[in-house]
Amino acid sequence: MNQKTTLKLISARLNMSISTVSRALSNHPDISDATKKRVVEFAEMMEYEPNAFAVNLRTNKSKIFCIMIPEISNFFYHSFIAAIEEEARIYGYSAFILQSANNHETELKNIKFCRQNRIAGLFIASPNFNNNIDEITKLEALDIPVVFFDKVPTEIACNKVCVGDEAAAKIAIQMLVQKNKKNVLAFFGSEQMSITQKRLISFNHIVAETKINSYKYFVDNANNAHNTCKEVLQNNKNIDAIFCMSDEILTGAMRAIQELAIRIPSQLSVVAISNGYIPTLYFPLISYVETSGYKLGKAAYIKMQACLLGNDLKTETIIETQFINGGSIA
Amino acid sequence: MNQKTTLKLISARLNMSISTVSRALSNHPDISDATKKRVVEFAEMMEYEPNAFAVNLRTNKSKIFCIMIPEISNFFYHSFIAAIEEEARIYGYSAFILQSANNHETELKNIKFCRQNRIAGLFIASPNFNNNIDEITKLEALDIPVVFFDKVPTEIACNKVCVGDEAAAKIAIQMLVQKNKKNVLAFFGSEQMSITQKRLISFNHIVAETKINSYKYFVDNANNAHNTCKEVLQNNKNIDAIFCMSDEILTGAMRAIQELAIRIPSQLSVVAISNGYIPTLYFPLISYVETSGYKLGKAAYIKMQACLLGNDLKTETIIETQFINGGSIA
DNA sequence: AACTTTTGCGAAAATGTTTGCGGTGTATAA
DNA sequence: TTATACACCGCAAACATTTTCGCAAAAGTT
Repeated sequence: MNQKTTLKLISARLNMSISTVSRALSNHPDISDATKKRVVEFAEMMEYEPNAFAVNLRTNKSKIFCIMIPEISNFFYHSFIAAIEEEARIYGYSAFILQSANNHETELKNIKFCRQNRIAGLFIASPNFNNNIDEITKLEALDIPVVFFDKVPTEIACNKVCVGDEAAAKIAIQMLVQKNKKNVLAFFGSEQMSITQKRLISFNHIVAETKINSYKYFVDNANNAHNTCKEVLQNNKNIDAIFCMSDEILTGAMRAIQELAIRIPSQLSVVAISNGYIPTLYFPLISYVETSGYKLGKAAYIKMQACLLGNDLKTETIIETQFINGGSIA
Repeated sequence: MNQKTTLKLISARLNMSISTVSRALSNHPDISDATKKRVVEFAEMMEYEPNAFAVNLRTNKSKIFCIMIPEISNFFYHSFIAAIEEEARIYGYSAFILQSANNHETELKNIKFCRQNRIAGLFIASPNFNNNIDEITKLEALDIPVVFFDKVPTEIACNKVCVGDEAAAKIAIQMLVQKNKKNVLAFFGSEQMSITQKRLISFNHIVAETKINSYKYFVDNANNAHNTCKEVLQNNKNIDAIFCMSDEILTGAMRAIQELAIRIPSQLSVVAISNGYIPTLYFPLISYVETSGYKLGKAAYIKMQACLLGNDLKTETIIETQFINGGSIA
């Protein structure tokens, strides 16, 4: 009984042609209501489910989006994924998550996968497509839209959806300025990342306008942040605030702060740019500028949908950020 | 030029039949080395890539595994996923991540998706299949193996791969016993979860053998853990150790500890059962019993592979755990 | 009554690949 | 010379579906 029911089987049982059954099920106007009813009822009884492979082969397209991110263990992307999945589900699509580990070779392999599986569209976070976007254009030649998000190529015209990095850094540092902080220890990520550059420029801009002293460091992981933070805080007792460009950096800095038993915010203020989970792990909650993966996802989906409908204008969308007060600034 | 190259196209260009091309590319013994070489070289030049849909339609199976988990924002599953993807990649498979939010309806929808897409196999973490396993058997009727992991049905005979919950809890509490802790505040997850029950039984067992006083609480999220922990620690000054059953609970408890400015480990020892990321966020690093999602993934894949090769014995595999000393116990 | 249009449906092509079977052609053995 | 074997390759069916085309009958129009 568990032989999969196909159109052929239904058509045989009902003494009609396959095409009639197909059309009846897809509510084609050529079919009379009477036969439609017969077919639909019988199909339901038989638990008919269209074979995805056959449909895809015929239409040369699947109902699956791909989301390619450096790695899954980053809270920022979780909410992005959630947003995409939410929207996708509404339209009968699903989302396939691909991890690239920020490795360009892996990215290319993943794109090959996308091509082979004729996915409906690709959401990708990667800064590695500044020189050569052949693979991307190859996808688009197959009518597969590509939307970059978060980490996007700077030099290339493509669909981009990103958080307002400049605004986020600006708001964060302004919060410290407001509270009359004088000596800010600032941690940024790898210097060559566009995201770092944007946040840095904005940071420098505000600092230049004020009397603040800033001690800037570029750290590429939590451990570096921890070590640097510990050393600087020990040697420089007049530091009264810390700025962390990302969640990962924040975790490193916070470990150093705990280690040195420094009280927040009485002895030291802390501000971060974050997606919102990590700041809740500490007491007091860390104040941060929110870069919402969720909103980013919604915006990215809207762009994707426009592409699917034939709108092939390359655009860049910036998501607004907002300050969340946790109690780590005084 | 961007017309996708197909077998048909190659066969036409090379003046041979489609079947010859197909077999040449799949290294079939019927084909001479000479023609194989011609075909392979030409195919490479034309960047031929087999159409996944057609292959799947023909073989009625795709090279994609599904991993269904409650939600992606859980570090334990990241390493599980990584392990599966690592193995899968070797054999030319990929992994599709499905989130169920622990909602059984969503789980069933996801399983339907698996069926429609004739996935190669399903890895699933869910305790919700104790009563009705129809959908699972439906999958297996389609030759789609199912391997439960982490959260598994207790009453049903199926393929299960889990961490040694009993052993983990036992080791964790023993570490506290060794250091002569007397009053342990213990946090467990929702009482009806099988994982909670197993860890609890083991915990109780050890406690019964010793002179330890235990204060047990069941909390279902980090906030509950935080509130309860804060209250208990304030009202009960003789508590000298905390046991946390999971990462989420640990984050809540740690926030309370920071809030109360309690020093670890001088004033309070902390032990957790964890996958290893969260404990590194604090100073000192939290000592924990490691439940390795990675090892779990490797074991699950092995089981899956056995199923694919026709071994349909239902088995249960338990993964060993180990204690990682962070410095939070003294 | 003679015509056009509409309605309802079937035949068949097409999507790209795999595979059982059958058919050459050549070499070896009886 | 006639079997037997083997190496190499093509034909065509099959997978499940969608879609184009067309055809007959019914309905509508002069």
